[in-house]
Amino acid sequence: MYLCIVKLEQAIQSNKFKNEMHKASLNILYTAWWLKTQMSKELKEFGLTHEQYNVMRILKGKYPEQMCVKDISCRMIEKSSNVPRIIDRLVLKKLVKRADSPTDKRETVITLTQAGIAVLAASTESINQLMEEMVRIETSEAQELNRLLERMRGTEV
Amino acid sequence: MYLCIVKLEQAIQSNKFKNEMHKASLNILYTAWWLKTQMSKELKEFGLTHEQYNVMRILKGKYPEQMCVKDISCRMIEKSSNVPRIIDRLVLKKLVKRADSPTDKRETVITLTQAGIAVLAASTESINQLMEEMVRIETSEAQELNRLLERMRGTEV
DNA sequence: TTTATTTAAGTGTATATACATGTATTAAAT
DNA sequence: ATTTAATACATGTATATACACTTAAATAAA
Repeated sequence: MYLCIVKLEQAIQSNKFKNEMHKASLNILYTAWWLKTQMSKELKEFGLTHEQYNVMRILKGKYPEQMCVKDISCRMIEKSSNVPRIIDRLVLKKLVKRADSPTDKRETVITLTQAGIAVLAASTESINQLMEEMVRIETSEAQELNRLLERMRGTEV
Repeated sequence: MYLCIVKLEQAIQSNKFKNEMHKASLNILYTAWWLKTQMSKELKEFGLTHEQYNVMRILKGKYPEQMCVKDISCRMIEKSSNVPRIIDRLVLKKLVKRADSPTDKRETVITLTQAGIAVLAASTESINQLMEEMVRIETSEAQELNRLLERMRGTEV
């Protein structure tokens, strides 16, 4: 079986950590990069970037309702994403449609096209399968991971 | 006390997760973004980006030895970082020096300048303090977090 | 020794991130 | 009602990411 680099010490060629917390921070950053890289590789088959996929997933959550840009923005994982420009590229690929809002002339409203729905369905299938193969922890461990991450971000303030 | 958005469901305005593992993936991506954002805010006071800081930390690890670009690259958390260009910017700010390698003419070797060392020391102080304030978990929990992240990446293959 | 392969770094391009600014429109204040 | 402030989105700029390609130099192969 193919052997991945999994220990953080190997991955970043260092074992000088100030403490366990410092190591955990680097471990989170590295794991996030690892996840994104794997997913992006898969998404490339569909001509999508990770962020374009993310926007499409968000649109799917409300479909067939339209969403305005700010409602998409506040659901993005990376809050500083420039959603208007990500949408520009999806419009060029005819995966989403952009129209003026009837209720507020400042807003534009976005919807998935039929092509968008098809591409999203296929790529999601592919991503889910990747996750199955890639991820090697039990549900109970995932729960504990979620608990610790949220605790780290200050849940119990 | 200031209340952060800490629950993933709040942060991305969604509670439709396929399973705990799917939620954990999003939680890792969000936490990484959160960490990077907080750190970048701090580093901005020193005119540094997160990646420039990362390169300087790596150089510090070997100081006063010089390092070539590929030795820096393989220690980066985000492996696809374009190290030559990050160095370009550090050279412009006179925080590092670049010179031809005496042993291998393909290589360039990089060292921190005295200004670089000073800026790194000050910014590291600032980052460490931020970590103290920001991070709210025990050492034992950090250990468990490290274990779970490495298990997730397939340690026991 | 000459050729071929590999390696190191730099360069180019498209997209994304982070953040500041501009512009139109709506909402609030006077 | 008019002015002011806030909001939604677009646009601009510097940096970073991801990846392909180029060039020069070192190593391996013939």
